[in-house]
Amino acid sequence: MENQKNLQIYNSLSGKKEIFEPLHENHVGMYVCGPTLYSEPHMGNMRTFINFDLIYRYLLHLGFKVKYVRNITDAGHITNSAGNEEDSIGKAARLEQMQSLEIVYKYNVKFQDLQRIYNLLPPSIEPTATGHIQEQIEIIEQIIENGYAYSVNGSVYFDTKRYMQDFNYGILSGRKVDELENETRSLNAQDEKRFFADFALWKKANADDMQIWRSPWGNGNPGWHIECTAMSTKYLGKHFDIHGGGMDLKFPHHEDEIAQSCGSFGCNPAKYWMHANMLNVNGQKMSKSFGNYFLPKEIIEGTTSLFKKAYPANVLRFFMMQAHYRSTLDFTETALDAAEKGFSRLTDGLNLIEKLTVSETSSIDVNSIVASFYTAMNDDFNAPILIASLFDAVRQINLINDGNATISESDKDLLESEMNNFLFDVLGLEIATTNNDSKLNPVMDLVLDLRQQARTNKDWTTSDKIRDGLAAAGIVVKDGKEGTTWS
RNA sequence: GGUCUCGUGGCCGAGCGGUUAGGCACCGGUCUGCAAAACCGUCUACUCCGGUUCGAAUCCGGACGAGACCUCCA
Repeated sequence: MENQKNLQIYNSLSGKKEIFEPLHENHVGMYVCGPTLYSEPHMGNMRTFINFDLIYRYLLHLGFKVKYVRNITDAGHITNSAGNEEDSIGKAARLEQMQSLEIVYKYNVKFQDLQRIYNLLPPSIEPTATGHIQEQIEIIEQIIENGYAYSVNGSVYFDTKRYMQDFNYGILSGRKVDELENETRSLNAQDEKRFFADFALWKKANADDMQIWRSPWGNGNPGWHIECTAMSTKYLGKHFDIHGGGMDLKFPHHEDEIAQSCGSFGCNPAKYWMHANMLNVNGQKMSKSFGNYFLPKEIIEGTTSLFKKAYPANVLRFFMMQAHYRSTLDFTETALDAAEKGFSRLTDGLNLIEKLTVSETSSIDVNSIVASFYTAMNDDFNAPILIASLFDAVRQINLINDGNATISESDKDLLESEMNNFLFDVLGLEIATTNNDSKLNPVMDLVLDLRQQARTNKDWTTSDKIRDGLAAAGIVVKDGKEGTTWS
């Protein structure tokens, strides 16, 4: 397929857009860092998963066979290295008076639910950290054997200094270890680490840890970053195509993954590193600690105090697709309202295609419109440009509908199928479900029929009374050329 | 403090050396009993100061402002 060869991806590793050349022709291996399930994912978390869903969908659309692995972190990571050694899941478990795996199960059910609501395609596999303890231990052993890690007191640390003699620590994030030093040193005064930049691969268990595993170094927990190395290696191999995640994982998480892979297998695990940018609220990153977050379900149900009304998942997804995945995106009420109207214009246009009258020839260039869809997405998954092109197509459709342009039958079929492909399969949007309340429908038919009679009789008082009364009940009546509709 | 990113019209948001981004709002028009809706059209911006260039929102330097990472984080 021609378009497969024109795809360009921005590689965080090189800082440039590169032609995408998969390691194995026609196959793509993609790993994305998933959520830590100690609480319900917020909208910012969802944006990253939605963006990688877009990427997954477009790769599939291009005809690649994609193996998409997104992990679930169900082993708590130590919250910090400055003395407080409580893990995030254990902490949630204590607060909610549950077992750790109960917490994970509870939030995973919610997470799976959100994926359906936001129309995310399920990954090929969603492996869990706790299901791969053995694999993690084996990789740690290999790193030790290669001389890039050491064990102290039941814990194992990555030997950054030793590693830097053979590899470039900071290759992804551009960080220089020397520059990190001053700030961090004081925090780790009593640390077991030999060097401040060393990070834990295995952590000795605390007496009150809820999750403890056996290892060659004694009972303990896996370190911060090793799970992703273990699971990506297991399902995709030592070297695969794409590794993705949120921008905030670039350092240290992804940098350390690279170090672990190089330290055990001698190579960077992924050819292309992709980072999705953050979701902002009023110019600031959405995060639990800032308190400026809301849950993906709250905004659909209209129960967050940040917004006056509820928005359908489709609209939210469309809104996010209007910004490029590598840009930050500001969530504001006016922007969401704008997206809602824009999306409905787009779907109205699409619904119009099948009703168009066809002509012998086309006055519009359908091939170049369709080509622009591919050009947009091939340029590092530029969904905003794709959407602009779709709007352009809608304008043409409306012109044809108004008799100011023509389209041939074959062009109509092409445009219809490609617009469907891009809007639904690639962008993952679905046409908003229309009202089909079986009890309300006949009532509305009756009421609108009565109103139409009044209008025919020029009884404006009655017809407006019906319209206003319905409006008060939340039903909007629209008089169009083809008759009256309601919603 | 260190590293890095960004500053686009009323709002959101593309563009990354020369060509209309797009959506929403506003305004004008078509349609309509009126209204709404729908459709068409209009609106021409790049924080500031220097520099490079025939030409800069786009490259370079500086100022100011905002944000991210350096600690769990999508």
